[in-house]
Amino acid sequence: MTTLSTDVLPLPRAFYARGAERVARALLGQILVSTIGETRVAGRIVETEAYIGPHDDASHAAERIGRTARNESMFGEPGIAYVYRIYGVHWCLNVVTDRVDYPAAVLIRALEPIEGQDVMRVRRSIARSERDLCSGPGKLAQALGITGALDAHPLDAPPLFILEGGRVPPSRIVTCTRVGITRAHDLPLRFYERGNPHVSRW
DNA sequence: TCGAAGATTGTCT
DNA sequence: GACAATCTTCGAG
Repeated sequence: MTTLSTDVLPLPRAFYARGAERVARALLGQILVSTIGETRVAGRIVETEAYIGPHDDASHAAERIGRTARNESMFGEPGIAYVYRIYGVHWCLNVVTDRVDYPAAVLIRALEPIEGQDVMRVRRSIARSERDLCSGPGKLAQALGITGALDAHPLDAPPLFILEGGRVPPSRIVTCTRVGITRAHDLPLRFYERGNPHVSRW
């Protein structure tokens, strides 16, 4: 099993202070760590989606919707979390990007588990295989213990943070259309690591 | 105050 | 492949 060295630092705030599409690509290969509930669990980011601003009609902060209580953290500092509930059932984790007062974010869609798989398995009692632990936005939130309480949390501090894990080279990044949306579904804003079995869908 | 829709997942056929 | 679960959000009345 892979272990993490303890001298790796969180990604700096500046990492997130650029367009969501660039951050979505750069996040592939980085390490998402949760110490929620005292136990440390971690996974390598292998799939993301970008929601690039008010002109992105699929975004929760699209121009036709505007700034609301729900999407407030999307307008906050780059590098904080935007956590929302979907279908009344699951939590989804986004990373806020770009600049203050400009709603752009990256949805973390899948992880490759690298630490704390036993804890993930307890939280995801339904999972039958390691692949089932984090291969979807709702699944990884459950595996890491992420809830709405983490909305607006800065992602360079416990209990939820992202570490430098090495980038995925551009030749290994697949670009395609986003999953599960009804508006602006033709934009190529989903990114995943080629051939990685932990991606949510092909 | 009501109703419809939603960046998903798991179960059943 | 179809559909239910489940609840917050937002627009309409």
